[in-house]
Amino acid sequence: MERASQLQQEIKQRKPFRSKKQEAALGILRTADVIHRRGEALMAPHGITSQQYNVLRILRGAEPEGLPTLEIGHRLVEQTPGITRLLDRLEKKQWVKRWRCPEDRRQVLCRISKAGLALLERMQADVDRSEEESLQNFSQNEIQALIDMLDRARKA
Amino acid sequence: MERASQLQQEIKQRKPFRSKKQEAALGILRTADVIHRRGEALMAPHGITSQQYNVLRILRGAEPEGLPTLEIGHRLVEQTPGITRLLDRLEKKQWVKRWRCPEDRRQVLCRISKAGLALLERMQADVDRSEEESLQNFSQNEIQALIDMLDRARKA
DNA sequence: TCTTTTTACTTGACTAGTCATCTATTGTAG
DNA sequence: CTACAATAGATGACTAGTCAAGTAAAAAGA
Repeated sequence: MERASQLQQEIKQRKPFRSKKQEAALGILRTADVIHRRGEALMAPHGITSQQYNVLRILRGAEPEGLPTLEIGHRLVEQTPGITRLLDRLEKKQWVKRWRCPEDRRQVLCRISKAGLALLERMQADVDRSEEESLQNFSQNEIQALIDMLDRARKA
Repeated sequence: MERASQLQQEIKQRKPFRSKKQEAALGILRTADVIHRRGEALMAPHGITSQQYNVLRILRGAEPEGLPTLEIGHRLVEQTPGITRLLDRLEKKQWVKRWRCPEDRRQVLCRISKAGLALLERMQADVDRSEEESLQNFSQNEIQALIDMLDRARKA
């Protein structure tokens, strides 16, 4: 007579999972949700969402040339329309600048602004700390095993 | 000279991660995204989203009494306004019924309809198969280790 | 060179999730 | 019993992500 798993309790499910793989998959989804919420909670006081923060970080990494809209989208795994409007909001808040690329007028190049860089600077310490705290009590071996398993799951 | 990790390549990042924990945390987020997309792709042909499907499954588990609105929300970890509107859409599609609870007129009780049950029935086989395929090539030991680590990460 | 295709977005219409606010009840303390 | 607090939801306003179309510019083909 097994005890109900922790996840099973969390979602108040009566029946046990049909399989361990199913439980693990749901565990990944719920854990991602928790990590995501922690991230949002950290960002909110700065008036930015985690996705906007990710875009700014990508753009900082692409300084000083900047990047075309869709290239940012590819790095975020997001579909086009979303990234366009996300950039609209970042531009409205003056954290990014956009202009038509003169060499290829279909593209719109994006660069992070001074204000955007300053924002990232202000958030840096908080973010660094928080990104690790979810896996605080894990050994190096465990972390590596986790990384490897997740890589395999994504490839499947 | 280490090779760039797989995840680092996936997101086309130049700099290596500041820490393995950070890489693992991002790995969880990206893997969840992949699993989620596979789920949506499976649901879409049936005219339902994965979140709507989850609600229907919760309601099936609560037959024949049904559940009040917020209780469904708690099991989904979702905030109130979202679940209310999600149920609006499910009701419009005739997959759930809702009515005021006579004992406590603040509550709105929800039950899955016959059509909703039939839908779940039709989807069952596909869903069962898909929920396991992301972790197809994992041993029982690996799966258990993964589940345990994810549990710990959520508790942290 | 002129037409066709492809590429890079943009716009419109949804689903979804969040916060803040508001309403209807119920529960509770005087 | 009545005023006040707590609970269950609904509504409005955003951010975000998805698909389906539409536009403009560049690239390819005849």
